[in-house]
Amino acid sequence: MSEMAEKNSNTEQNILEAAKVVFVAKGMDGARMQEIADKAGINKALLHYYFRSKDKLFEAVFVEILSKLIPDISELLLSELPLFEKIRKFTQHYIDTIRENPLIPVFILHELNREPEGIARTFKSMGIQPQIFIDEIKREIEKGTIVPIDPLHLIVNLLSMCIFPIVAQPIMQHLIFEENGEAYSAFLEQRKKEVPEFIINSIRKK
Amino acid sequence: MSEMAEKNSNTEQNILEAAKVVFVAKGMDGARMQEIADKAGINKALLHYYFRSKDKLFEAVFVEILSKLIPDISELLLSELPLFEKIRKFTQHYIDTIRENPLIPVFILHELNREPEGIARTFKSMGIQPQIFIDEIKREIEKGTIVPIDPLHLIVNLLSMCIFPIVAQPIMQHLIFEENGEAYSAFLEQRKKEVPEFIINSIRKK
DNA sequence: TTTACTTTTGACCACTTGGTTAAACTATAT
DNA sequence: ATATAGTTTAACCAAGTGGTCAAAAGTAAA
Repeated sequence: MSEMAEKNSNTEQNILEAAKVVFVAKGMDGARMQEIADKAGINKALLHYYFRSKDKLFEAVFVEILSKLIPDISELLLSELPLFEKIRKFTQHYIDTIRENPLIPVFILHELNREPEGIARTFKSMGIQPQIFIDEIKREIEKGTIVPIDPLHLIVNLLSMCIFPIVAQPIMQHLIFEENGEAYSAFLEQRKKEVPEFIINSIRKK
Repeated sequence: MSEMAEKNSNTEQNILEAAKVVFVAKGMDGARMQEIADKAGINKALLHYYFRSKDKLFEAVFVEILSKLIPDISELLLSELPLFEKIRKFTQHYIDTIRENPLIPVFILHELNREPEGIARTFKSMGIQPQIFIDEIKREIEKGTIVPIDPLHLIVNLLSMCIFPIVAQPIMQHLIFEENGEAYSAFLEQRKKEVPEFIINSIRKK
């Protein structure tokens, strides 16, 4: 009885969890195997027993993060709501999601430019299909519901306004709120309403 | 004749230049003193002769980057153009600026969350004053030129749509253009017109 | 209990890292 | 020339790194 990968042996899952925290916080280069081992409450050699090397462990973590993130995005884009409602829902849900793990986007971007080839391969293996959403926007333009606009720019605008203010919190918080974390938190909360209205206001045909 | 700091002794400037490239590309943790020395064409010990330690060298680089970036931002916000024109100019200039050093924002964000205390101090020492721009927006609202909107959200929206698409290029390029770098480059070029119109379209009173 | 196996550990290693030091080089002033 | 000061180098070091290994500890079937 040791054919299949069976019950992700707890220890293995502990390691992955600890590794995720450390890697995301410090990046591949800043992360130490010892710290991961400590955080998982095990011996350092065990890390190499389950995952052969630091690189392998990192990749496992990276894959896990991506494969949780990507379906999350796709799901919403494919729902059946009217466009404006979809924009509202997406913004709200997406801002919340990123706020739960605010370090992940910068982590991904930093690692992506540290080692473009390897990471890109991982990325490619799991597909995102924005085409359906693009088509939906085109249809609304034809219907005359919204102003003519390149759907790509609209999507990028939407993503930008959701993601950037969260990842840039350490800067923004200082620039506009003098290190008042709660004020910035409230600010992000407001954005769940402000952003969709800002967008809709721009594209709605009057 | 060795009282003043006089002519930034060439070597020192070479080191700073090399260090900037390496630090920005690999981050503090990923950067190697040896690589910086090689890139500067000098012995590794010279790094420690001019800058005492890796930390000191890093801080020098970080300060240099910030002190070039910040006036660049302030300048435009304080010019005398009408609001819409200012938004157009800002977008165009800012997108170009960031495209010249696309790695810097992620570098700053990554380092900022690696060591919030130390970096924040550096940040604080050089002030940015968004208040003037905020007041200008408020005035336009009172005048009735633009729709009532929280100036902070407007500013953050503007920054987001400028910065994010550039720093996220490695992801976006894959997601929407299948690794076609030139297509994405053209896309960013378009944004210099699309973004300001998108914003103005949203806030202009009709 | 014995056997066979997986899991876990402590001790260890080769190598890289940032950093030091003493000596060599350079140029200027006397 | 030669003393003086700043600059540059090669060789070196201690600490930390990812990684290994053989043995111990656990586990379950025979």
